[in-house]
Amino acid sequence: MSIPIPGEQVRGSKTGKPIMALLDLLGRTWALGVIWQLSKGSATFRDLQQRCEKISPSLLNTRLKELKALSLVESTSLGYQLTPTGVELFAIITPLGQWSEYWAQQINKEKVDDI
Amino acid sequence: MSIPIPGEQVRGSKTGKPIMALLDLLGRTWALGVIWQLSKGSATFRDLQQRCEKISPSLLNTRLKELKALSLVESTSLGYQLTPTGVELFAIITPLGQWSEYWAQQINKEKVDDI
DNA sequence: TATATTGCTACTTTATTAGTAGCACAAGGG
DNA sequence: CCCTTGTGCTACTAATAAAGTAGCAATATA
Repeated sequence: MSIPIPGEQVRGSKTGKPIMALLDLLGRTWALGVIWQLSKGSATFRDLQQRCEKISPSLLNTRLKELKALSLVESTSLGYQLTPTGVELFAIITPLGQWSEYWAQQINKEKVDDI
Repeated sequence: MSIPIPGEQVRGSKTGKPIMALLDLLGRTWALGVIWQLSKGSATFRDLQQRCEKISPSLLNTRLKELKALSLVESTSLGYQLTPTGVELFAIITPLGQWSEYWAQQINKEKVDDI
């Protein structure tokens, strides 16, 4: 699967709009998960393997390459970490954490209402 | 692939934390794309097929089922549309649109810097 | 020098998505 | 009533992506 470069055609859109590239990128298995894990601090390849239970090394490597190519992740002597751009992106998706708790309650509530 | 119910084990996490279910859900092909398209207004099944270029009907149907099961999308006489919960989720991911433009510039700028 | 650890590649198996055809149903029009 | 059109959707195969596992080269450590 080719890297979704903003400004070019991506899976699901030929308009070249950056949002489509971003949705394509984040929509790939583990992409959001890797960013989420790295937001907790830098990690070595093997750290990440463990934090992301059951990710295969080949896939982890593929996702890291994509994230590096798009300036969201970089590898340093401390291991992999989010770039300033990556941190910004994470800041935008952070509210998802809190919202998901609310969402879980909603779904649970509906089940009870159905009874 | 089973529907990632918040509170239960999902792909990539056995903690049952809602955020992991949400990341699993949104990380599936076209999930974010369908939400994005529906945010522009309700649409029939075939409308969605056209808006999401190249999505196959079987996959669209699968994603819609998941999104319905998790109270993010509902089908009405007008077609499919976001539920209030779905609208809330979209509100959270909306900033991604603007940020992606900035991100595209960053990447482009780096290319120029390299020369 | 022996042992561990790390980053990663190679390969096979399994799961997911793409792509295409077409069915069942409903709403008009003639 | 029959024919056409449009809709939501299922079924099926081909193509692609991810999981799972083994292990190598390089570096650090004992």
